[in-house]
Amino acid sequence: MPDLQLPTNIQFAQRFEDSTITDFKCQKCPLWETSVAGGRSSGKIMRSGVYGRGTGRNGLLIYGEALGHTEIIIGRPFVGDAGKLLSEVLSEIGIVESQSYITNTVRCRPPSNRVPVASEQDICMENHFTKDLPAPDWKPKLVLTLGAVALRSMLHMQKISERRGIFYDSPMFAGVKTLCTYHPAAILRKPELYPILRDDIRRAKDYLNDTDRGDLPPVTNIQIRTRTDFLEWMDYLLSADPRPALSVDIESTGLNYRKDKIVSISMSFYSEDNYVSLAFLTDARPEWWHLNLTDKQSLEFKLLQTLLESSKLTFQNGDFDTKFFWYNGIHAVSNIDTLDAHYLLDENSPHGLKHLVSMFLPKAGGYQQKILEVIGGDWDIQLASVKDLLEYNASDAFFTHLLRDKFLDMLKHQGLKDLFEQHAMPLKRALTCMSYRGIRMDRDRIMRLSETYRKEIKEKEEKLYDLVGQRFKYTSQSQLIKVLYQDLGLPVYKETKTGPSTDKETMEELAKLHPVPALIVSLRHARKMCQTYLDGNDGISEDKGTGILGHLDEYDRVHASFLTHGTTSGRLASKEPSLLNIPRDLEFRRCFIPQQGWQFINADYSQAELILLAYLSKDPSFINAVTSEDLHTKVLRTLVGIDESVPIDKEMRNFAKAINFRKAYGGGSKGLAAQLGVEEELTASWYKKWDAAYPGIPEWMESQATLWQVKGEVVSIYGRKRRFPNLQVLAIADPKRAREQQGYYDRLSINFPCQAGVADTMNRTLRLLHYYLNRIWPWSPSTMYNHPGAVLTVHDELLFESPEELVPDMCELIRGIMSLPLPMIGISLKSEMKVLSTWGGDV
DNA sequence: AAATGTAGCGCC
DNA sequence: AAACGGCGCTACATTT
Repeated sequence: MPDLQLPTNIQFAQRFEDSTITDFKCQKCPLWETSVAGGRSSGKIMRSGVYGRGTGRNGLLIYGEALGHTEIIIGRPFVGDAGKLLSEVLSEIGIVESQSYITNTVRCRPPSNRVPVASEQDICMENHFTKDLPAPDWKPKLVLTLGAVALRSMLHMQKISERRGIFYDSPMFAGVKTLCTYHPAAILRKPELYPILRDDIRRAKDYLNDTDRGDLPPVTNIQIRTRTDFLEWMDYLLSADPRPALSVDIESTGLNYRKDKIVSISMSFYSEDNYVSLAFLTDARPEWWHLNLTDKQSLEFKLLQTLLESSKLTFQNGDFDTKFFWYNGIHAVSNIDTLDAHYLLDENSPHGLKHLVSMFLPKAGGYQQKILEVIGGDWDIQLASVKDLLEYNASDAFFTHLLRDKFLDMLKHQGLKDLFEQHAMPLKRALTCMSYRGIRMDRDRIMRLSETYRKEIKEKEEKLYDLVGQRFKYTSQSQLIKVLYQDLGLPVYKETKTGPSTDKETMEELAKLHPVPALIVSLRHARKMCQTYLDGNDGISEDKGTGILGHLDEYDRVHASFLTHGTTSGRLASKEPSLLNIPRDLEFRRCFIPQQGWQFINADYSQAELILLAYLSKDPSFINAVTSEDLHTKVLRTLVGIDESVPIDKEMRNFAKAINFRKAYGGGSKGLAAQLGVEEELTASWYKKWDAAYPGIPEWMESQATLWQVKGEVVSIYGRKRRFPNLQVLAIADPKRAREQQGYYDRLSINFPCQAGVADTMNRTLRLLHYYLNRIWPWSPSTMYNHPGAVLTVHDELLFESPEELVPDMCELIRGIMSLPLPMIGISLKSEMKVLSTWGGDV
């Protein structure tokens, strides 16, 4: 229920009650006239000039945008759907709404609910700001602005998504902070933003309660100008006992550690009751000393190397920084990574430093913003002044240090410390090594394959143009649509947001009517292979250099980054290039080869997610099925009642396979019917049979759905959490949307334990193998190619390269680790292993 | 010219 | 209207 308590201050309560068209005298902007539906002359009793509500006792002053339809009828701000959402989020966080003062930037209603223009905003604030408060001498503790309009009006800023969550100085009240966040109406349109709104409101509450004002401890910033200074600081740090943990950050000319150079390095630490941030150059600039990273024999290089290689280091996304260090001859190892820490704490939000600082160190966010304003958003590191560069570098290292302390504490409180230290960080280090090692590719084969595809493209294009009777750009969505649906007059089966669909499924349907769609499908495939996976040259596109070929280093190795934070499920992501979506076509996978004279060992888990589903649900029949010779066949036999002696053909088996996977992903009978091209009645009956055969599974699924709704999270067998939003809030404003969302989260709560369990099992395998190999042959950037190691992982598949003579031992080690029992469940997953001379098999 | 959004498609 | 979970990359189209 909206709060109906009136302001306690009599004088203001009086005005609030009487705030009708008759006593609102302001005519300073055009809105006084248009604010009433049908215009003021219509005689309708509608309110404009509506001031705020609430006592302001808790010190919170909230600015929205302008009056909406409901507001002008009732004559109170924030009483429509957005108001309900605001009430919900305030009560969820524990801010008493009636004690806050809630008003709008513009106190009238713009016609047809348009956004009030800047002049209207400014006129309204100028004329009503001092009057529209709970009492004339009242001063807030915190101003909260909701949405882009209030942000512009109060702080003269744009881009709410970049400014939200940061505490700025209030221009209106001396010594008061302003926090901005999304407008509740925006959340109604994009419910996935709700957690951010909630976090920001919580931040406001913490601020009001003095529990966390995000104050920064004092820090001594040292910009090292001379060699002597540098040597003194190195001496200080190297002889400190105990050696302080260092948070390290680098600035570089670009993102590629093999091509770009480190420009400056900063180290932040806590020593003798003080925070210190050191920063120095590694690139020549006038009047400043710099450490020359190419002179490996110099004293200063050796000191830095010794320090970094023997200290506990913290990075923010150290995958980036450590690879730079390694390439420059310093084997720095990340002990703590604030990015990975945050990923465990909140898998749903971004994990970049800027975002983390704005979320957890709001005061620093303002400071960081100031630096950005000084140096410009897109500064050229070569042109930046040394002072700005080092200040920026040092502040990032300092913030990383503060985040580190904060996150370690939070991980401990959430029972995630072990998962972080024993699992996530060792995995991160193993992945950085794997990426640095890279995987070798067969350049000639790439070129040959690409040539084959280009020939195919040429031929088929000619055919296409002949059929259509004109040359046209079939890669252009708009031209293709014109040709297919206008010129050829084919029927439209499916629509996208922007017009008729031309996707593969639709084209295959259209192929029954005309030869062109099939040609398009095969042309698209050939081009995709060339553009994305081969040399980027499809013979047509102007832009070359796309494709994996463009990622090869001088030894024909590709160094994809494996991200530990790319998913919400604990699965890895891979980029530049992604190695997780390489075509299964063996011709293509043969492009991936081990180093000269070595072998690949390929190990994969079979049907891991379904096995996990079986044991999580504890359904005896399904456990029986997943432990049988062939799961899909077994399921089919059970469903249809075919005896063990009768053989089952592949097509029938695929039916069972489709339904099994849909179960794990939360798919329904309708989708299955569409996929298989059969009636839904049929697939629905299969679903029924399936549920009846394995009753433990629907039961478990129900319980998962209940679990996330009650607890707000589900937890995997490794203790990884998946947090869910509170849909109760959304349901109040938009019940339909909430129901849709609920179905989605129900499916997630089912899929997450399976997907995350398998992902962390694979992650564990990777980390343990790295650990054991490292004990036999300590890993180092300079000697890595002398020893076997992982080169690739694809969710449930793992690829190693190994010298021939070590292959048997490696296989035994891999098999041993892969068959370790799973936590909580105690069973092991089935795995298979192959020795190969290329990823696509022997050639 | 750069940034953003969309469609489409590759993988598990 | 129907609804299958998790990703990244490409080209094209549109916006700034």
